[in-house]
Amino acid sequence: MKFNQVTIKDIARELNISPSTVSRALKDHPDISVDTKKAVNALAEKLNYQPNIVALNLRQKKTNTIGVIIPEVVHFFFSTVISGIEDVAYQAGYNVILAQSNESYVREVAHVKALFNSRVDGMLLSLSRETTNFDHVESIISKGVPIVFYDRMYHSPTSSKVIVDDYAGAKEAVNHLIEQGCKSIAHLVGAPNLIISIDRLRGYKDALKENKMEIREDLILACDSGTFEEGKSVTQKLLNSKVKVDAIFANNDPMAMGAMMAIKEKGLKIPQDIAIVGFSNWFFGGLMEPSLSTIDQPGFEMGQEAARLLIRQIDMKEKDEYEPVEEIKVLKTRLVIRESSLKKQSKKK
Amino acid sequence: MKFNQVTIKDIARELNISPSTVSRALKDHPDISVDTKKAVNALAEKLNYQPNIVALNLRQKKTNTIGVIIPEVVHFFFSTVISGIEDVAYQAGYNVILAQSNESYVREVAHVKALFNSRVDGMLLSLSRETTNFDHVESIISKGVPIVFYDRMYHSPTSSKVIVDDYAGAKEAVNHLIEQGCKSIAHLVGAPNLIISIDRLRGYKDALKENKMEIREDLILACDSGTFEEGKSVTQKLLNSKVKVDAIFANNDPMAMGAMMAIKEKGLKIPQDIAIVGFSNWFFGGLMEPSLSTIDQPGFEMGQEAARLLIRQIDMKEKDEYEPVEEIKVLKTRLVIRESSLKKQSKKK
DNA sequence: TATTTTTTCGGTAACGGTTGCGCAAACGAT
DNA sequence: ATCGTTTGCGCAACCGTTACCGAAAAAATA
Repeated sequence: MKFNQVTIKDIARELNISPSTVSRALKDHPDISVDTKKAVNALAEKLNYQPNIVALNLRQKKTNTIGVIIPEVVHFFFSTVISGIEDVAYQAGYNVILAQSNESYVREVAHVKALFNSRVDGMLLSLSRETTNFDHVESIISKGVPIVFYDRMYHSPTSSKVIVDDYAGAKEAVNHLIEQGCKSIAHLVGAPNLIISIDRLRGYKDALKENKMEIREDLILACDSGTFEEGKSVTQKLLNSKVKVDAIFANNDPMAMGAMMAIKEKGLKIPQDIAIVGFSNWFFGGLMEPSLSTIDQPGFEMGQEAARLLIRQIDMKEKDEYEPVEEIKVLKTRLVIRESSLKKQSKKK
Repeated sequence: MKFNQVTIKDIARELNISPSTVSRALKDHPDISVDTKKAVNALAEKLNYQPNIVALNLRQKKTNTIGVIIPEVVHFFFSTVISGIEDVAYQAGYNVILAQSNESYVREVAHVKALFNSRVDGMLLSLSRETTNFDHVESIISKGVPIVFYDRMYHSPTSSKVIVDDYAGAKEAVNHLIEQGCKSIAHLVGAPNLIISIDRLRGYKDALKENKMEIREDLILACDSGTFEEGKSVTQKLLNSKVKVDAIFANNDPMAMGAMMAIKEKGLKIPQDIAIVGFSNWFFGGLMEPSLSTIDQPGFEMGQEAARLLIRQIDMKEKDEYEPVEEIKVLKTRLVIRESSLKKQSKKK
């Protein structure tokens, strides 16, 4: 079975005019007479002509497509970011090609190359946990492809980023725990390669420092994968050790939930025995028991901002005004106080 | 700043040979001498030549891209499906263009058209809640674009679908509640346009029938949006009415969670007073208190299957063997029994 | 009526790559 | 030496669309 799309040439042949005339008629060029325009539009309508965008892409050297590389789609925060990206892209007439790195460096590199070859107009990139080498990124930056990092960036002087103020957010979380009277606050650190993990750790430490509290290495617990399971197992180990803890600040919500699980299974009370604050504000944190205090990250806004920034750069590139420079947009976090950290006040339902 | 990509012509000029020779050398055509191949490959490497896929797309009338229309990305089940799609597509060398309908009919239609114009090789489609007219789908089917529906389909005789056995799943859920001794089982129905809602409702009714229980309209509660909030508010109304209930089977997990919230706020016990079963097996169901019994839908597999089916059809189309026919793949669900429905046995932690 | 201007359209090339066909040189066989 | 066969490469067309340059026909001006 053959399905041939109708092209401008088909219309031209049918009407005994040239393809260029048809092209101009369709875009209402002043050079074309009203009669021809009418005839062309009528026939186009009748044959249900749809312009071949691929041909256009080749001609204008522009695909109206942005490539998005995301560590993991099945992740509340990231899917929210995608939603924000899609929202802005759709309104601006851009397609979104989605590529998932699955936290793998190899896949990330492969995707970056593939997207480049597909000639996307720009890329939105959030690094995988494994990524410590950035040649693949530098390579496409040097080729003039606009790039905007979101959430997980690296310190490149020639690319823009949209991030959340992880440092301030972490500080706020820890300050809140201190206000609640916690004395031994543990921190479940995230994947060590990620700047977000480092910044959150820094916020944790500085909050302690500013409150003249000791920074204890035995309370800083490495969690390389940052998953629910790891949060649980690391907390279990902590609880079974001799170290005394009365609060945990987790690098992200799944880990915080894992910690809660471990604490409850140990027969301890949250927040009375151990208070908890997470990071990211996953939807389900509010439904847990006790509900999880957390730092809200505006994922949707992050996606929107990143897409806007990128599209602006693409527009500039079209006008030949583009230079790869650094532009950083820092989004504010918000402390969401729920039950898991409320030691002082007893909240009524 | 100008960034011109190196093309085959650049290489040809530099080497004083013709573009066609370069093209053939790059793809290791037997007609080309070893020396030329070496020279071409060396120079291509040196200049970091990357083939322009857009040009290829035009020439071969194939984009190696599949369009995915998804009702909502920020949804555990759907993001899992995406992940499965991406997985298969990536391995088969396809790009994935993501378009979100946001449960809006208008957006869905717009996206279908846009994807068609972008000349995707095929589409994966899950209908929006609002969709009751299918002209947009029929239109592209008639143009020979392979389509596979996933999860939310409509009964078209000329397109394939991958679905979950909603009917059997619902029946299993209700049977389980009956076994647990529940006598008055309410059902929170999902969006009425969706076949999945209808099938689950049918499963609910048939389970009751087969157990010789009465089907009571006052226990069948309409929930058009199917959200957490709606599950909660509808349950609140139910609890405040004179209707006696000892179990709720919800059309999906968020609604079940909303129902749990309402029940707990009312001071009732789950599952002792009211048992609950959801549908979808959202990750967080297992973390709730009590943990939520549910029907597991294999989202990742669904995405994989749908992508495989589609890619197979695309391959057939390339060989001109393609005819739009119906092929249905039904995936098995699995009852996940957790605390929220365990009335009989008292489970220890 | 002759000349200029405007209107309306066609031809060609180009975007970057692939491919069928043809052709010359080199090689081998007779 | 002659003929046939490889070997290696170039030409040109093509995918669908549009920009640029002219040119014929119609209208306006002299």
